[in-house]
Amino acid sequence: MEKEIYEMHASICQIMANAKRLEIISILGNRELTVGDLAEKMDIRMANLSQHLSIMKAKGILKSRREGVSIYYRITNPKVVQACKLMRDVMMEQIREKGRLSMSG
Amino acid sequence: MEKEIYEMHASICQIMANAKRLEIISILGNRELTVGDLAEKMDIRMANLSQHLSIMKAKGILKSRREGVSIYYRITNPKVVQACKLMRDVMMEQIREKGRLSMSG
DNA sequence: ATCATACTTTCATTATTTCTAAAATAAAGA
DNA sequence: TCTTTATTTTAGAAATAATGAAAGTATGAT
Repeated sequence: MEKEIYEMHASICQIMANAKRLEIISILGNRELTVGDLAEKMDIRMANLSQHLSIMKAKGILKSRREGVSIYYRITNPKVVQACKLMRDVMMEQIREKGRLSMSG
Repeated sequence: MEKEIYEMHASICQIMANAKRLEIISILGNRELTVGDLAEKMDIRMANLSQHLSIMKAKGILKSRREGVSIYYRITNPKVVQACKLMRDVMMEQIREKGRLSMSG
């Protein structure tokens, strides 16, 4: 029961455990972009990008819609962006803290 | 540059991509517990728990202090707990949404 | 010094993730 | 229908992560 919840929780958090996926989240923000737009901004092979997008969509983090020949992706729930920002803050605070330690000896 | 930041960001978010580590974060909350306390609450082998704790400590998510024969762990930055909660909300909203869809057809 | 307790480390194994290249699909236009 | 453009899927190799068992370390008590 409890354990299953943690497994599901981990499964969705896994989205955040990859640099490219974090970049996708950061680039998308609250706008819609096509796969091609993303590929161009990211310097990544389209097949690989498409795989990440499909994982994120499968986990409900992204939604997509087709418009003619291209497919637009957007973030489903803004809380995901918030969570990423929080973890980014944690990282930044660590960097600042480390800098302070190595300076003062 | 940019890419390196995303790599570091992913590296710290990776903490959240595992059910046992999420459970550790959730059990710890804002209190201190010994490894034994955690092991007991979690039903996990101590070696395995210790491995997770050491990863989390290495990434700056946890701090530890020894008191006699036992070692107390606590969460370094409460923002980590917030981030986990946000992602948990996302998951819960998904579950509710899915339930709604399968009910109404 | 020896022992028990609490925890960590190492090593081997298995499982999971990530990536590339190539083939496949889908829509739109000539 | 044939082609082009945009994107996805598949298959397999390489890299990473998770786990258990056993051995190791640190502290406190006898």
